[in-house]
Amino acid sequence: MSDKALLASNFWESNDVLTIAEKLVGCELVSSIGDVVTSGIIVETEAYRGRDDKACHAYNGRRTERTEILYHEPGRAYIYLCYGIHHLLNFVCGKTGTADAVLIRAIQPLQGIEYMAKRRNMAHNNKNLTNGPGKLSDAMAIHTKYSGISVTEEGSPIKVFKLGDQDFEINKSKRIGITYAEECADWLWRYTMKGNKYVSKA
DNA sequence: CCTACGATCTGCT
DNA sequence: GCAGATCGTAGGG
Repeated sequence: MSDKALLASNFWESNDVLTIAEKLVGCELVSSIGDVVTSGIIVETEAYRGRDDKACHAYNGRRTERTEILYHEPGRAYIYLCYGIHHLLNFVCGKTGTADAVLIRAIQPLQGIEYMAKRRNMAHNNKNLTNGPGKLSDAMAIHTKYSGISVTEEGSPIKVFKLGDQDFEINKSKRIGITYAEECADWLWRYTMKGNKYVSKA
């Protein structure tokens, strides 16, 4: 009865990063940390491209200890600390070495909502539970210590599943918080599920 | 070694 | 609407 299918390596490497970012909207993100399983429908993503995107941490071949993960094979989690507080979740995409990634910016809670509410110290029906990249990581206990793991295996603490056909439209807009990226800041590389209340504002 | 800053969120006004 | 939080990373001296 379930059309749920784990996204494997062939998904993460099969398309350009823009297509992958768009396809991820509507998929289910699952975190299994300790004995706690939480999940949600991805409703907002952003694409980052190593080759020519000034907003990407690996722009122009930039290579550091932190961004090394981006140069590894597709299907790995790239999780980094932002503003000293927030753990931001990305997935490495494309052929190994292209250093492309998709940022997961928001989810609609599905499984383990009570756990997410507890971690966030909020009511379970609060729409602010997971409507932002830092918020969803907090709710799902996603931490930089998981950066570099492969998410293509059943045993992974972080996984993404393709669900059966759903009925929704996708909006494309400018990415958030990257005004420093000059002309790249105008690219419409943010993908949101139209009308979903868990999409982050702005 | 030292300093500046960020793919954000919260709380207070 | 806006300032403060908070710390690892990156880049320069």
